[in-house]
Amino acid sequence: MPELPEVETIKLGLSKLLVGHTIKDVSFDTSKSLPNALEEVRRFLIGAKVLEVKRRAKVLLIELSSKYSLVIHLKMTGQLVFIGYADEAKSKKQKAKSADDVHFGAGHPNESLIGKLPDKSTRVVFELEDQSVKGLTFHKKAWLYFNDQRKFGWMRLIPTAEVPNIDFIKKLGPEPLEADFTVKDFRERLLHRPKSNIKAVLLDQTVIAGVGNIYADESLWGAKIHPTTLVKDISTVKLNKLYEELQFVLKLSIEKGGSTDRNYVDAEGKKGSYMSFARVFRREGQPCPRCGITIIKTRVAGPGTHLCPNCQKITGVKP
DNA sequence: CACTTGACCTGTCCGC
DNA sequence: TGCGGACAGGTCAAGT
Repeated sequence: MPELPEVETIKLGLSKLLVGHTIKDVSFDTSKSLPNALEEVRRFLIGAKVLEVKRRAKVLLIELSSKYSLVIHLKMTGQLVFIGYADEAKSKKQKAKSADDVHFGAGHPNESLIGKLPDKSTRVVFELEDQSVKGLTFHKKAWLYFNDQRKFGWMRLIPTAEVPNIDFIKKLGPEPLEADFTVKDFRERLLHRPKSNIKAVLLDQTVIAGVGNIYADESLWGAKIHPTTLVKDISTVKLNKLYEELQFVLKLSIEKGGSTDRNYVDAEGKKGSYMSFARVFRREGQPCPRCGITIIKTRVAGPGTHLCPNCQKITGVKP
C-alpha cells in the first residue's frame, strides 16, 4: 500500500525517467480508470509533454505542457511502471524475446501489443516518445503502465491551475517532511483531535498528510506509545518523540525505496526494502527488537495494528 | 463529535 | 484438490 515514502520513491523515479517524454497515445481498460471525456483526453493528454512530477500526500501529480495535470492516487495496489529503451538496438534485442518473457521490468513486448493489456491488472497504458535527443534518425520509445489489482486507485486529467482546488487536495494536512513543519505544528495539529486515539489521528490525512498503516505503527513503536492512547493523554515529551520517530521512519523508508509489503514497486518495477528494517509492522509473533517480548497484532481504528505490549503500555492519563 | 461499519475490488492464504 | 471465508487497508459515505 503506497504511503508517503512509496509515492515519493515513484516520484523520484518518474522525475528521472518520464520527464521530457511526449505522450503519443493512451489506452485504458474501462472508463473508470481514466474517467475524463475522450475529447478532453485527445486535446490535453495526447501530444502533451511531461514537464514535472510532484507529490502531495499519497497523490502523484504529473504536470503536462497542455497546462493539464494527471492526478493519480494509487490507493492499495496501484503501480506506475515505466518501461523504456535506451536505443533502437536494445529495442530490437528485446523484441526478439518470446512473448512468454513479457512481464513488468523485463522490457515491453512489442508495438503490436500496444492497446492490448500486458497484465490483467493493467488499467491504463501510455505510449511515450522522447524527441529531445537531436540528430537521431529514430525517436526513443517508452511506455508507462498504470496497474491496479483492486481497482481502488484513480487517475484524473485536471487543469493544473485547478489541482489545488480538488476537494481531496484542499482538505489535506501539512507534509510531515517539509522543512517548515515544526514539532510545535505537529503537537498542535494532533491536539485538534484530543479525544481520538492516536493511531486514528495519524491515519487522518486532514491532520497530517501521507501517513498510512505501516508508518503509523512503526513511529508509535519508536515513541513507545500504545495506538489506542487518546491524544490528550500523551505527554508533550512523548509527542515530541513521536514527531522525531515519524520523520525518522519516513526518511529511512525513502532511503530504502519504500516498503514492499505485498505488491508495491517503484517506477522501474523494483521492490522497496524498508520491510527488512521494520520493527513491528508484520512482525507479530517475533520478539520486540528493544525488549524481546513477543509483538502482537490487534485492530485499532480499522486496520491491523502491530505493537509491543511491553514497550507500548496503555496509559489513561499523562505520566 | 467520535467512532464503527460498509462499500469499492481482487488475489492470496488458511482451515476443512 | 477444491472451496468458502477471512484478510489486505486508502478513502468516503452512512449509521450509531
